[in-house]
Amino acid sequence: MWHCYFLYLSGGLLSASKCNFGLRHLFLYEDKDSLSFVAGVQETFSLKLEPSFFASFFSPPRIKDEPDDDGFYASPKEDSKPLKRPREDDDLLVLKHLFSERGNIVACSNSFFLILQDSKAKKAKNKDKKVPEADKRKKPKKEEEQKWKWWEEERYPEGIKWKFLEHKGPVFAPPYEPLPENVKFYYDGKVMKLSTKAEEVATFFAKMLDHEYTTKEIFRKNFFKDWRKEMTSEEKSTITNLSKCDFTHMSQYFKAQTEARKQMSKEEKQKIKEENERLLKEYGYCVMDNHKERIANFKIEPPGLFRGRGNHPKMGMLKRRIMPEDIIINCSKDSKIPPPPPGHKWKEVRHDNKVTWLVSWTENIQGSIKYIMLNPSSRIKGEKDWQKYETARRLKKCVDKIRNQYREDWKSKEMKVRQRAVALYFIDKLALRAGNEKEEGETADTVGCCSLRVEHIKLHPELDGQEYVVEFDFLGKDSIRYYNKVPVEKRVFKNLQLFMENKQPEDDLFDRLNTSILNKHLQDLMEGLTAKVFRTYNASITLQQQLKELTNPDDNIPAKILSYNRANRAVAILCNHQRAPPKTFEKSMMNLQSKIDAKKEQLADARRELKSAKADAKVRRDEKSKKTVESKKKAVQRIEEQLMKLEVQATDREENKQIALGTSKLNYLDPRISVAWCKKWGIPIEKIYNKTQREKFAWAIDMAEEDYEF
DNA sequence: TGCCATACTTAGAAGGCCCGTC
DNA sequence: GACGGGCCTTCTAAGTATGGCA
Repeated sequence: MWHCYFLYLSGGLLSASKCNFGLRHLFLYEDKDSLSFVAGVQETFSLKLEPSFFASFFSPPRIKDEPDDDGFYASPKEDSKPLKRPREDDDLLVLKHLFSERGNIVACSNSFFLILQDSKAKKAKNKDKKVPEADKRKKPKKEEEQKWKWWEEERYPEGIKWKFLEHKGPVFAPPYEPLPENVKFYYDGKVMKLSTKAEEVATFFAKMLDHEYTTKEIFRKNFFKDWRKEMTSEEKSTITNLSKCDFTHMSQYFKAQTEARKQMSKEEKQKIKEENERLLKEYGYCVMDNHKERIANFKIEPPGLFRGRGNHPKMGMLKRRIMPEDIIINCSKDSKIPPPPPGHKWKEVRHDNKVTWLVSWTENIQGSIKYIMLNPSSRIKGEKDWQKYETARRLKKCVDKIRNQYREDWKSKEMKVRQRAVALYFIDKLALRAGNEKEEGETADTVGCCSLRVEHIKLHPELDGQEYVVEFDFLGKDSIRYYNKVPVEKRVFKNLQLFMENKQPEDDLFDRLNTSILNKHLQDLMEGLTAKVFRTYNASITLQQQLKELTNPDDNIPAKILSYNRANRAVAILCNHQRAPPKTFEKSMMNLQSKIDAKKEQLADARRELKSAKADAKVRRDEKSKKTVESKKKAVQRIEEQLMKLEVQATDREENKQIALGTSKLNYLDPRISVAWCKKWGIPIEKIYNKTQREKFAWAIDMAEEDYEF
């Protein structure tokens, strides 16, 4: 007997009738006797397929696209109805893609789809326009083939983040393992056995003993206060002074453990690696709308001491252990809800598809909410990223108008408008952050544009031969110092003088302005415009301009990459992305320099050898000596190239000493600019983006051609 | 309008891992 | 095979922005 099936994929998103294959086009039969299947297309074609091929299709929802298809399926739900998808047009592509994934039908799949295309010829033809030339020319590698091109699908309506979400919940920090008996803690020179709770917190301090933090007064004070809360009353009465606590033995024990880990055998290391991989496989992915997606941070933050940046008033406080009872789970109603660890329960399970997070909890230091969300390579993050750059591109179209407007506003009768206009000028010209208000005493004292204080700027009517110079000196995000002397227009200068009149150093420079007022104004100028869009826009446009200016068509690849890094660096400087110079910087520069010196000597030798070979060839005039000259020539060329590479490397590294390129590359530069540049100059994309970055920017790599303009 | 809660992006530090060199 | 160094990943802090409510 023959049974007819709908082709039923991933929670029913793609059923045969709905995707316009229709029963008219596609029938799938199960032959109960032989346990095999037959696919028929309008009775013009039939294909016998193994049951294994269909097995996953008949288990809704089925997850597509991950390279390691490990059978990680969401559990089928009897009552789950197919979700209507606003992306039907792409079903053919999706199906084609899916079918081509299956090695067992690849040989048949072409004819299979040819027939389908016949019945939808027009549609399929249009679809082809979307496929980049390169994709048509060469057969994509397996890895590429399996990637889901979410950017070719329609987006969900505003506000809806997903329709189906299933995950396994978070991974908790391992429980505390008490120290071995022989590891001692000393108080006032005497051995003291601590209770488990007090000992655990003590180990947090011991592990940081070599860090500068533990020398800081606030850190020590906060730590000691919170530590005492974990002590027994007896311990509390004994341990009254942190300076009398000796953690060195504990610290040595942890260092020895680190050392032992390094010395582990290959097999032991492999075992740990495998365990991590297992954890990742089990908890590191979720199913979001038919696709298996990587989770960014599936591990709950372990307890420890809070490491605030800069002069954070709460540094050293105890970050408590997060328990299942603190956790809110967010997933689909019809998904398999992750079970809490035995003997525990979740704080709450909710089903909110207007947010992107899977798990949340409230931390105890600032009382803020922490989230578990998806990896940057996921659809949900990628779409948002793409959208961000599109907003910045829209700003490009109206930025001149906005600039004219704020220049006009410098003359406004209203103080509020003038302040807004000057602040916006700084945000635009200097790529300053918006500068939200912060609760005093709760965080480090840092500012952005709107929260600048009088003490953060100095006005110089003339400085180093330039007129109307503003000297900025303040701590920005992460307590990174912003120091800059900027010549500004006379009107800006005069306005600043006005804003500073009769104010104390600690008073707000823009006392009639905050980020909310500013952003409301920006929203009126362009839909979706906020202060941070200027940073994205200016970063991306700077990269594009710099690349045009710095790329020399005659340069070889390393020199072109140096140009790229220089363009990237210009952006990082604009955005003030600094880093502490690496501890090994001087040493590594010296090493590189000695390599260069050695290479120079090698080159001199090679040139000498070439000269004598030429002389020899002149005398001998035979084939053998001619050949020797040729090989010596090649050797010189090779060494010259190697030397050049080393010199470029040294320049690049020196210029990068205190500048962090990663942040702008990852967050501010429209990746399509970089992709287009690579395509234009024949630079392999791997030279610009590493694997993770390529995954994050897969959408850009796929869609940008060499003529892309930001 | 201000305040607070919430959700999400942006950020540098730290440490692990991998690769080149000896 | 050991070692060193740099790149990559992970971690989580610190921002921005928005919406709801009084």
